[in-house]
Amino acid sequence: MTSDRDAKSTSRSSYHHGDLRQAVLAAALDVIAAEGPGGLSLRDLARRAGVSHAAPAHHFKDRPGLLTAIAAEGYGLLADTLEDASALRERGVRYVRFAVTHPAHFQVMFRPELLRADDPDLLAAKERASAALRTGVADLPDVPDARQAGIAAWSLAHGFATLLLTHNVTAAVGDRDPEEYFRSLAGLLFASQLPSPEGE
Amino acid sequence: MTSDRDAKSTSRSSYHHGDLRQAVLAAALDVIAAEGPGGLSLRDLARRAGVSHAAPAHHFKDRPGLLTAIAAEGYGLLADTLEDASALRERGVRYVRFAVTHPAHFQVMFRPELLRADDPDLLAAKERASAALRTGVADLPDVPDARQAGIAAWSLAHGFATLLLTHNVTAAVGDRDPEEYFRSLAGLLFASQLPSPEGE
DNA sequence: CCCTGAACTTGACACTGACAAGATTGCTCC
DNA sequence: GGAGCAATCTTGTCAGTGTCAAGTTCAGGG
Repeated sequence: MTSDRDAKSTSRSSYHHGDLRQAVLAAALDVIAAEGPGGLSLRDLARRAGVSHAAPAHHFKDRPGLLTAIAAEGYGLLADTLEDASALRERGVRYVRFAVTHPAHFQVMFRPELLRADDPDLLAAKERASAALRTGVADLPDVPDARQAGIAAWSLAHGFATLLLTHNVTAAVGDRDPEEYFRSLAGLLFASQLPSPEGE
Repeated sequence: MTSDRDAKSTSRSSYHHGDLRQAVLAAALDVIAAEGPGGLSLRDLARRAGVSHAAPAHHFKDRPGLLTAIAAEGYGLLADTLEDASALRERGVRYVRFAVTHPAHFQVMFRPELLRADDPDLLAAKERASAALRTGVADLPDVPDARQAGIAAWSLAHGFATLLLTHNVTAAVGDRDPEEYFRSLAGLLFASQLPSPEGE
């Protein structure tokens, strides 16, 4: 990242930054992961990128604009993560993995009051993730209401992920892998319906 | 509230407000429920209470102080709600009810980066709620790891509550009572262990 | 070569949280 | 009943923030 920047990249001598949008996004994710969205300062992000205080606004318009871009990116990444997982339980595990590996995205995605709800990119990405989340819920045996079963699975995964990120279950999980821990949790849901505890 | 205020209450003619702490807390809960903790402005709260801009600081020190007080109150209320519920599933229902009836408290309680984690009142209230949450998990039949079962139940309730407050399951729940909806969700957890779907 | 639009800068305004120092008040104790 | 004292609230100020408006630099195509 420090090699080929002579032409038009992150060198601060050039008037144009070259890749400011990405730089601001990356810095924003760092800050959010460390201090939450409340700790975000557009001026601070500009400073980190070595750029004037109003430069980020040209790419994201304003604060909601930046956070909406992050949320949309997050839903896209989540959809990517979920799409090639066959079994329902495995998708739950990947949901938890996404929250752990992309905590900043995850937080912002579920703070609607910070986002521009009608943003087309956001809506599209959210719909893609939502579709990936829904697939394969109907083929569970002995589950009367498929939609309700999907909500149950989502609640379990989302709740565990949230409690994990808010340091509310760190003691219980200990030094075990959170994904593995969730895998056993998921065994308690639909316990009677699943063929066997290992049935993946 | 507008009757007996001549002596020393909310009348703006008196130098002392009389009950500023409660007034600020109430106003803060309104704002947080509507716009989240990020929309909070101490100066705005002071304005609503008809008081100078620095008055709230005397009661809560600073922003984290106010939010920590709210979180502590929330954990207390949650403990009250949970303590007189016998069955595990009923405690889950009450957890959801608490989130719906006290959305501002609920949000703040699970945003550790906004709180003063070492506040004694907060720690005490949290411990009380935590104890109320744990009781009776061990007496589930056929559940090998009680702690893990507790985490699963908490995850399910917390996830559903969170998704509810972030408007992510409003379409699925429809005009049904969220508590009733959760009651059926809870039937899917420990489905094989529970004696019967209605076994309360 | 110019010119047009994108990327960025500069400057300003209203607002915020926090702090310090002073004013007012109710309570207690003599 | 009056003096002092601590709690409560005010006033003034400071650095920092988001957002807008207007100007500057720059790259690429006619």
